[in-house]
Amino acid sequence: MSDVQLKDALDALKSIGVRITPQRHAILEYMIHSTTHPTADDIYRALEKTFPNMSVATVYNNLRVFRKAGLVKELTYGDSSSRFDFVTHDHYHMICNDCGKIVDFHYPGLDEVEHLASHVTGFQVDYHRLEIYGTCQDCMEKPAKAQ
Amino acid sequence: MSDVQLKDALDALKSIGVRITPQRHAILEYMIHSTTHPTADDIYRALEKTFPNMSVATVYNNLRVFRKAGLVKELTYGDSSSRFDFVTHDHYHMICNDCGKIVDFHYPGLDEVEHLASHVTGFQVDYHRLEIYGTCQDCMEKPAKAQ
DNA sequence: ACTTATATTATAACGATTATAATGTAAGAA
DNA sequence: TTCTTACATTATAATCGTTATAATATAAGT
Repeated sequence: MSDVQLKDALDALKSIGVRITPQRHAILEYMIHSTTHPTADDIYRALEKTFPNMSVATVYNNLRVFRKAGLVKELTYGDSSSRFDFVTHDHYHMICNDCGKIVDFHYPGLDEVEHLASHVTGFQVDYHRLEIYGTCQDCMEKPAKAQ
Repeated sequence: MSDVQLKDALDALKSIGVRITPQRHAILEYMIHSTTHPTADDIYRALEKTFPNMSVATVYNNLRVFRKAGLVKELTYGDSSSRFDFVTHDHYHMICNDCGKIVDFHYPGLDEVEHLASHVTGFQVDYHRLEIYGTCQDCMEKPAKAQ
């Protein structure tokens, strides 16, 4: 099934005239198999064994290409680097304020909110993003938290 | 009414042992009266007439202080700087993908989603964040969009 | 295999944010 | 009120994520 995802992604890129390079193939493959919403640097480090000469710019460039193609979403949070999420079916994110862990969860789309927002603001709606913040079980069991 | 907000904010800071400096007073006042979700630099530039010697680090430091005190929220988006929002009653944000404009809108809290997420993930929920992305009316009327 | 537009690499540059060290000051105590 | 000192501010340097640049390499159509 992730083979299908990969094939579909590659086809989607080809159809818009984006060349398939070994690096692009590997980055997509890594993202599809990843469950951790990796940063650009995560991807870079995971692939440097296979591509010792790959530049970090290649990772950023291609994440941007994939984002423009609608294949990945970029998630930004307060502190550090962006995280990237291969787009599958819609889901939301539960984020631990302590350790930064991100867990997916599913919920019916919030169409009603979108409609109201559109009506009130006059915007044409594209999509929405919902994140729930809290503390994960691992962090709740930890003794104290240093600031 | 914003006088009350300012007074409450100052009291909240005092109660946790944070000193009230003219800079802090001015930053809070600016944020309360602002409707534009300013960046740190927006604030810095707005106040440099009144405080010609103020450092941009002071703005960042104090936004962090206010954030820790729960007085402001930091909003991060893909591209550029964080924006800061004085916390009043709960509201959500409608964001224009074209010009970056942010408009507030109100909607009943999504308690049901929070409960489900907590149940599914085992997280203890603190709060959530919902953003709707689209195109504002001004940008819809613009001729074309350069990439 | 040839061609060429596009991709990659290596590196420099950039911009937002944070750290540092010196100086200044808010606010409680005398 | 003045004194004291811990905390704030300033000025500047450093850091870190990301992007731009220019040279080299290569995907993919001919």
